[in-house]
Amino acid sequence: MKPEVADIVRLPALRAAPLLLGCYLTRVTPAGTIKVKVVETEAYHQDDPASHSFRGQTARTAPMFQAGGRLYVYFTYGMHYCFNIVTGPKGVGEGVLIRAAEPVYGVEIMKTNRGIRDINNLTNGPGKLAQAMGIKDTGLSGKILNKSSILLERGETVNKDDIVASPRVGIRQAADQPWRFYIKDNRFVSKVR
DNA sequence: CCGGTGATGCCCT
DNA sequence: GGGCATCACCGGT
Repeated sequence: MKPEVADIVRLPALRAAPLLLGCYLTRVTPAGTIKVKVVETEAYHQDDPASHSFRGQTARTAPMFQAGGRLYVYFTYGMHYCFNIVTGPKGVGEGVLIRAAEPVYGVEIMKTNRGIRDINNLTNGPGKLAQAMGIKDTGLSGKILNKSSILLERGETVNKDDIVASPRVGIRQAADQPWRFYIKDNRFVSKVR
């Protein structure tokens, strides 16, 4: 059995990232409740040149420097939102990008949010997942999990043999570090190019 | 199936 | 002004 969520988010991102696999994320929206199981994560830390927190705290990245248990939401490529679960102690800029998840409840709402019908393409990437969960601005950035419209639960314990570590996706700096984690053979893991 | 590419706006230099 | 923790579409195979 893995640790409770409250203990996972206190850990450094690199340790928290594999433990967040199998956790449930729930979002309550006006249209209904959405629930997903995390299947792919990436760790980011202030000592890592690929991390938004690498060049110190700014207005945008301030949530990453808070104590674990908050959200960090950012906007990228002019059209996509992605979100992290902030981990570690206050004063250290780190967090875990949630890259993909498996739909559990609210599939119809997610399909509407994404504007598509194909369940295999709903939540298998960080921008797609944010869109499916109805995140269309950075308003949730800095909010405390379980005290906002997003809840994090411990969920399932994933067998160690079913966790794969690999290089992170879509970065230039430190691209060789195996700080991406995913559940082996899960069909909702993102496609790597 | 596969690789190439355009979209589009904010952040930080 | 450069670059980006991405995605969808297009054409060739």
